[in-house]
Amino acid sequence: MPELPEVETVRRTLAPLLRGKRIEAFQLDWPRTLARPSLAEFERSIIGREISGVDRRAKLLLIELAEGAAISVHLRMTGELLYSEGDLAAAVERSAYLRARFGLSGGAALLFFDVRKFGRIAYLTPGERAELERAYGPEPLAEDFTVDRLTRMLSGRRRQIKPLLLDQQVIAGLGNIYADEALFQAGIHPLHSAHEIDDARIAALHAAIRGILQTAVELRGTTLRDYRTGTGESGQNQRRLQVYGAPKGSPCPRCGTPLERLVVGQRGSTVCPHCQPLVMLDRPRQ
DNA sequence: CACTGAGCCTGCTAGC
DNA sequence: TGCTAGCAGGCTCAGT
Repeated sequence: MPELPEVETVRRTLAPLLRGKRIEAFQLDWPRTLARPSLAEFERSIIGREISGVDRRAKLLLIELAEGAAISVHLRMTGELLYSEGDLAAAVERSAYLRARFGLSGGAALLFFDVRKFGRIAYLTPGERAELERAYGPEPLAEDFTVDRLTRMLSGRRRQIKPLLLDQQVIAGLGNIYADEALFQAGIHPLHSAHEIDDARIAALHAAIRGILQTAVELRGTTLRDYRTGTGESGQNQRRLQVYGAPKGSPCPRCGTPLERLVVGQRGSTVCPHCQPLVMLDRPRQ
């Protein structure tokens, strides 16, 4: 599913192709794909306008129009945003799942495919865009995401670490894949209470989050099934995954202990019980 | 504040 | 072989 590295890759592939194009038409094949405003108002807001760039905040793609307005696209689970100049093979292949289409100047098009129909498109006024961007937590690859900042974010919070990492208002862009990978690499159990994690493991978590995301961006994302870049190619980070998606009982890549599967915050999690010990300091032993 | 569960969706697969 | 129940999960909203 698209997380920060996948959305960033889509942004990088689309930005040079979309910049300077004018939106000439919009077609909506699944009404709920357009979150807001109404179809008529959406069309009124975007048609005839020129795309000035493509930005990203957390897992949100922002197709920028003049003066700070933007079209936001959230891919959620299976969304794909593909640029096409006519005969893109990947687009033809997935045409049954086309949910929306932007007709662009010069005969090009921007196609939104989404098998599961969870993805959402919206128009944001400059004010709405600014407000939305403020609501997200820090970008983990930005310079201001330091060990100190992560330490402050975790201190005094009694929540379990994994749901905390998945909370986009706490830290932006992590999803189930990279959260599991980062916790494994840092040797932290997903149920661990955030404020009980020691300084050494916080530093390890910080390094793991940044290192794993950086590598995944360089490899253009993780393609397990649906994810594609803005030009229809697969990512290459899937071969780097250590634990995500590993079947229960398969050996830990580091120590060989059988991996466990558990549900944390209603999401499947893969854990090595040896490398990721669960220490409950404030609870009596059963 | 923190947590839980429902709902949105369809393709895939394990199990019969 | 063919069917079906259950699973995958990002995000929002309602309720405790």
